Amino acid sequence: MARRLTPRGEQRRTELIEFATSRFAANGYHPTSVAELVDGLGVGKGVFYWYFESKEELFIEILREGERALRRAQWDAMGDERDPIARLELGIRASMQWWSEHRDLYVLIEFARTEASFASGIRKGERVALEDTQKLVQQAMDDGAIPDGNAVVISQAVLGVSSVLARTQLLGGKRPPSEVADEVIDFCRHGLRGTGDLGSAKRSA
Amino acid sequence: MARRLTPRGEQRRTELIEFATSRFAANGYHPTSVAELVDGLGVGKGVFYWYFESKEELFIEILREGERALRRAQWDAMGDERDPIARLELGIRASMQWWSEHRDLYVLIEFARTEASFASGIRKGERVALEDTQKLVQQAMDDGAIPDGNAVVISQAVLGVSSVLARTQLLGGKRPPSEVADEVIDFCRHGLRGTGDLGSAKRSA
DNA sequence: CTTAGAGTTGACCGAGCGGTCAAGTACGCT
DNA sequence: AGCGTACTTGACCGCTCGGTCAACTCTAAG
Repeated sequence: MARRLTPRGEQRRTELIEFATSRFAANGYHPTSVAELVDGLGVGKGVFYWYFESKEELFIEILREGERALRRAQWDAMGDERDPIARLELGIRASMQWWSEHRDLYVLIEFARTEASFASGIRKGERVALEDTQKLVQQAMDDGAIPDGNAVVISQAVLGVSSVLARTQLLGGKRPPSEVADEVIDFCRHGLRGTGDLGSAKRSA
Repeated sequence: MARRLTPRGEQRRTELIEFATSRFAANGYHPTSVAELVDGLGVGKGVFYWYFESKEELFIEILREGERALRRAQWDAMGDERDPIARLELGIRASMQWWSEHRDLYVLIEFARTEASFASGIRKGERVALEDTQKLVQQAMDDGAIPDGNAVVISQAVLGVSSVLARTQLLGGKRPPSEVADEVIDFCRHGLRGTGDLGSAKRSA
């Protein structure tokens, strides 16, 4: 880090990050060697170590930039909306949109959680996401918009539904982000009782 | 595989599997070397390759045995219950109990999903779990117990809530399995609308 | 044109990896 | 006791890995 880069250098760094992201996601972090990365870009090995102290530092950098970008996308989407439940929905929609555009990051974060050297950083990011969500849920409870309950657990459940449907429907099933977001929101709102306003059969609530 | 083992051999094999499971979960699959495993058990390297063809085969074996055991625990718990929603709940409760007793497997499966060589096997197991869940959800819809909807998506959401709360509350927060199961079921039943009956002990009929 | 320093090269290194194997030992069976 | 085989040993192998570095090129500013 902390190195001054010319525009040319900045571009090279971005190249490395983007290529590494796709290789790590496709092959796994450990099975992807530094040699594979520099060969894939047609550059010498020294280039890699000009921009990154180590393979590990590069990976952490990828995670950090990804999390920052997602959080920013969520924040932008929520704008100045004031209703907590509406903010939650906007955040979920923004997340789905973002994941659909950055599929590689999903699997990278999942991997990072499984290795001690990366897990702590990931947990920090997840704690932040949980706190953001929790505040909205708590506020909705205080407003009386939803019944009182354990805001932490409920927030985790909401994040979990988002995460799982992002993986299975968005990344796996290649469904459009807005549709998946609808489904996440519907399930979070009503659970198994559903609403039926999702396209197919209709049931009144 | 396909090797005849004496009781002594069977025990050694179990030792290897259990020790490897804990090391893989704590350190990661790649960073844990075969040398570390055999040294940890105080045996020669040849022992490892007497019981397993490769480090990769051992890992796949761990995953396979784990998934089989979980599925069996779920099936046993569901017994001859006939109501689909009740079956679902029993399955969720059994899963929580099982995960609390086999924490290591959770992180191993998460890792396996991120590496091409293991992902296909994992997906097969998840497809089975999804089909099991989906049948129950579909039956509940046919019975009119819950409104019609996309049974696949709903099943994935249910599995997702289970998975996330298992990770955060059970493995992370070390809460008792039955409480976490209550919370999973409550969220799945009602979503954000909740019930508030989680304070006092309540059992479903 | 000169110069400084950003950017690049690729041969090289020590370490550690997964995996092998000839030689031994423990043990159940007859 | 003698035998077969299930099991164990640990030195060894080939290889690839992450990382280094002295030397080189490119480029922008003076």
